Amino acid sequence: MQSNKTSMASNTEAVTARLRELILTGELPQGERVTESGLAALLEVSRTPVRLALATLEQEELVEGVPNRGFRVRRFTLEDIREIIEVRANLEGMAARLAAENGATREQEAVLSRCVDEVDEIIAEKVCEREVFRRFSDINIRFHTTIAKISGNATLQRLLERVTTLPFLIAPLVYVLPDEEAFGTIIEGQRDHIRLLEAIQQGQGARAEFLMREHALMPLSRAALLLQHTGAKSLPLRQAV
Amino acid sequence: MQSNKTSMASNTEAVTARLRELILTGELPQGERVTESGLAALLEVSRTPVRLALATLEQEELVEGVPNRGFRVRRFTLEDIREIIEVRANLEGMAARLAAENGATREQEAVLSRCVDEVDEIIAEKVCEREVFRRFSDINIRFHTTIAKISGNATLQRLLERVTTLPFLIAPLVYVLPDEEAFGTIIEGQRDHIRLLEAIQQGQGARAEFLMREHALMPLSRAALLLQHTGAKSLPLRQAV
DNA sequence: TAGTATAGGATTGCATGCAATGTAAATGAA
DNA sequence: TTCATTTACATTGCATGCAATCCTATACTA
Repeated sequence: MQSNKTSMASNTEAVTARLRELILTGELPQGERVTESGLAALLEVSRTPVRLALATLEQEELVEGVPNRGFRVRRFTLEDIREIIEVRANLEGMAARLAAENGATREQEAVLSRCVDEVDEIIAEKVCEREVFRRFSDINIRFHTTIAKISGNATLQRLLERVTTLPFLIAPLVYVLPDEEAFGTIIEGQRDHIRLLEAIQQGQGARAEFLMREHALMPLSRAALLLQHTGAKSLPLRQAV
Repeated sequence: MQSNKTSMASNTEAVTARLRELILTGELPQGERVTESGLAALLEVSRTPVRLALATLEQEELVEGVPNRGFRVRRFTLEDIREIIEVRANLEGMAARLAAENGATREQEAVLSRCVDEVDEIIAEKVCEREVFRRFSDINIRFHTTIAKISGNATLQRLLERVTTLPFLIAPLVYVLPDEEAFGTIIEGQRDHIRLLEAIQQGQGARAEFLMREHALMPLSRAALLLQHTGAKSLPLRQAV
């Protein structure tokens, strides 16, 4: 029975993306056992694309396969998150160093400058609204991915994507903090960004590396804060925005 | 038609391992286009496990999928190799730093010491045979994976495995160098290992990190040498041992 | 002759059937 | 009542058929 739904590019990719979303938003709870057939029914596709998708997500470590019993949504403890963030900090540091050593093109440098300027505007407006935090998050992501690009190392870029899609790139956690505190993290982050930009412009590789390492560790303290505030055991990977 | 061959644990895993092997040893040449059906016929299985295996290998970046035209064995240029080695050097450096900071257990430290001792023996024997290089390679791998373990960061360990299975962990390239030169790299590497062990024992994180970074870059110059010696365009990923 | 259109072939992408495997429950014996 | 054995069920793992898609080659027209 060929389903006559709105046909889309690739079913498997769609299923993979959808499942990833379900996991990251917590709609599939951490630790939950999932079966091919169950997901297939849920997503209204056959088992085949689900199977492929699960294989992919297993490599991404979002699900873990138990030998002959299917899969389970991975559970992320604060410890797991800490490890991932520390690795990411190291890789981001490397990217910053390479960026400083290689030097950015005029356009790339312009992108970074604009990021700083736009955040300056946000800070000047002094408005603590959800919408503002979302804007900041976008800018922030742009800043970091641009540096990764400037590094010129494709492998590094890929690995960074991997450890970045997982737990909250930088910002989303601010949503659960009191507005004032959250706004404070924006200001703090902006200071780091300004210094980073300077280091990259002046070709100061080591300085850029260590500034970035420190900067990328910020979410760690926020994760701990989150646990205090909510009293939860396992961490939501991403806040619905 | 249920094939009545010698049944084995999991077919998909076996196929994945076999394909990985075929690619790393160059039996499937870099750049070669591969089809599900072709590989299925070659390995005498159906297309299903091959499909799964290819999905896995795509994530490992050993093959790249062209949209609707199946897959192609990835081509590794010297540039690609350089990027991977540099990322690996960074991650290994991080592992060394964490190892020094956390401190090793008594057993772990013993494993590292034994590695150093065994290589000392090899050097003392002054025999330049293939068998000796293979022994060294094993010891070397043990040394590095042990440090990764000591780091205590599981994510880091996983990422290291990933960038390590790919291009020649450390030693295999010595096979294509003149024996004397190759033996020289063993001696050189041993000096690094001794210092690393010392740094880790004394909890000198920064020193361990930078020693390891430098140490892990050694294969890079060897790769360049290899290109000179053979005049080849793309690099063999692993030498059949 | 060159360019376009069409037909054929090759290959993927997906659905589904079937067997193997492992788990849990139920029944029987001590 | 408790433990062992067997049976039934749930679930994966694999094979294969079929349709959709893309590439290529050939033929036809300008």
